[in-house]
Amino acid sequence: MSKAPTIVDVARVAGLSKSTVSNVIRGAENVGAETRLRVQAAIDQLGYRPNVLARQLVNQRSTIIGVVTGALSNPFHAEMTEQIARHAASLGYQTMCVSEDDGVRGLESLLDYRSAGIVFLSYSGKDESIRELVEKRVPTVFVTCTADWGDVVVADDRQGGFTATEHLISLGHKSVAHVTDPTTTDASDRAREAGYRMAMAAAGLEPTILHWTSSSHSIVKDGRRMAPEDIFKGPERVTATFSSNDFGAIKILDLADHLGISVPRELSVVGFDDIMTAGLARIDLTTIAQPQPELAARSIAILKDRIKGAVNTKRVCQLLDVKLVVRGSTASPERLGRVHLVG
Amino acid sequence: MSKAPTIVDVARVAGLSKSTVSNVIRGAENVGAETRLRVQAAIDQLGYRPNVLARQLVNQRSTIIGVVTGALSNPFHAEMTEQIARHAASLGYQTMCVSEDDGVRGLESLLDYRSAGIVFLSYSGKDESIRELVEKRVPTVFVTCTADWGDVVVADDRQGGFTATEHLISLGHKSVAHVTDPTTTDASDRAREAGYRMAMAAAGLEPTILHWTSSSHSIVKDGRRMAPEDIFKGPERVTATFSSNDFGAIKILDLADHLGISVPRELSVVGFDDIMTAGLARIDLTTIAQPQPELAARSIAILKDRIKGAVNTKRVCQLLDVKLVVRGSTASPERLGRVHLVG
DNA sequence: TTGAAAGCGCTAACAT
DNA sequence: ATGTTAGCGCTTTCAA
Repeated sequence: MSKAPTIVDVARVAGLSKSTVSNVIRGAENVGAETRLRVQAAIDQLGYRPNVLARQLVNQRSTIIGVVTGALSNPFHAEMTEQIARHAASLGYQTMCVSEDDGVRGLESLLDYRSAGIVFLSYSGKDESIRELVEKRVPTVFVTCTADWGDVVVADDRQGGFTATEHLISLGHKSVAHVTDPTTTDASDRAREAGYRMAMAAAGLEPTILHWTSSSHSIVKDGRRMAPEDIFKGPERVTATFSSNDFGAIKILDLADHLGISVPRELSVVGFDDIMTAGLARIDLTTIAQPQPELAARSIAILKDRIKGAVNTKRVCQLLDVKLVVRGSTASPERLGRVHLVG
Repeated sequence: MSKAPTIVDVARVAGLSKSTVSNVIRGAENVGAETRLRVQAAIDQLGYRPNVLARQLVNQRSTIIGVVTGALSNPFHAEMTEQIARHAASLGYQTMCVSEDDGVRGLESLLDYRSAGIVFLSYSGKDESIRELVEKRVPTVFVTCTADWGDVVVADDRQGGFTATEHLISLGHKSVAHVTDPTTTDASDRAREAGYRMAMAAAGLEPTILHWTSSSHSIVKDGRRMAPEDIFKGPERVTATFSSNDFGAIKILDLADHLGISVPRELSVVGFDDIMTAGLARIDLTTIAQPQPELAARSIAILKDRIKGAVNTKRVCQLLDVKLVVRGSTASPERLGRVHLVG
């Protein structure tokens, strides 16, 4: 077998010029019906496939959609990435995933490959240099995060945070903490926290923020590093937590299990995302469900429009509804007096 | 700001020819020290970055490593993909993930982009046309699956299947079933099943195969579609399952929870992979741990060697050790007489 | 409607 | 050690 046939080979076989073949391939208007047939026949006969690399060079564009995402070990990222890839593929785009942890290097790859568009998934936006690198050079959409440049598709995070917290408060909890990971916090996380704060304020309660640390043996509570048991046991204890994502909520669940804290009897836990694991009977996590398929579909649709040339259109910012899914990880707080009765 | 600087711009600024600049960029030997400096200065001054697209065209190769994988909603795939991407990135490769479900179309994208190499992750190998498409055209490595063309990096699946089953048998189980999903079965799954069969045969026990169906309300047992409760309850009941992966094992756990079957009292469950979720206290799944980082590292290393030209070297087939991780989902079978005592 | 020709930015023989 | 030159396979004016 010899080399792959090129457009010139097709032209020769069809007895036409390569420009005409090119016109047919790209579906240009100005080609005769009979000519089109002849070209198609030649293409079929040779098994010709356009050379993507050559096409890219002349267009200075690939059909790759870059996806910048946090760790795929967080199931929400994995599930979203999968959906995004599927939608992209259905529109003829390929996806290239880089980890947010790669920082500028990953972005540069995406840029070097002249990506058609970039999706930032749950992007923390920590790195400001990203902006000047990307802005105005390639269509960008932020999913489950926000930025004041580029289009945005998010769930109603603030509302979700509010609803989650309100759910706990309505159950009778007074000591409700918000749990988040400062190393991966994105704009959506901040909006969820804002919703949490609103609900707490509305109920006249003091907000409490819990931060994960690199060690599993300590958590930062309102700025002070503490042992988990001191946070969830004892008189001043937190009786309910709202985590900014299911991944974290499940970590809280696991922590409680290890500390012998009963959920929801002694501790109520609410997450955000509604990942698959949250629905398992033995996880049974109350959470705020995000419309994953919708988030993915819209972000790719927006990107496609931008790529197709709607450059000067105004920034799009879509807000999707969330839904409280009540499961077994939340309940009214145990009365202090009952502790001894039960124990 | 005008267009991005090209190699010609660099050459002009440095007062040299573009070939020399090219030589410097690619780190060729034949360049004078002082020349190298002049070129580097010009590059820095202009902020020049080589045009990847042009480079690809002339080389007819990209530095993309394609990854063909099953659904990322299976955490094992997500975790492995992440590791593979990280290792690839550290060697200067980008990764492009396509879903195995895309079939030939995904592969064709990878081929169109002239991927430097392809990783098949847990590939079912269902599609025979894949082979003629890929073979001899691009270095290929199979991870957690096997094929008689291309290099292979796998855990010792047969041994793992054997060990898992033996663990259950040594606990006293007689009715041990193997659970697998026929729609996603890869060579590793088959090897695990083989290990299971060996252990059963060695103990003089009859093998039982359970297949997931598209409906959660029925499971195929040895070819016969049955209701899950009929399989796990009643006199002929299965008392232990070995699932070919944790994803499936967790589904069994969930099924048991919904049916009110107590694990491990009434049913023992063993998985394979040791995904993160398996280690959670409330999942606490006994499983066979695969060396994920090792699998990823080796597969990329092999690919790199192939890409660097070790073409005519013999096929590599690396077998990595697995480890039984005993957790709380397995125990000795409940004696039939005790059912009523406890119930 | 079709064809001729000029690149896109780079690599790699080959020549100097 | 450095420069000259011919492509890589395609798109896209511009002519015919």
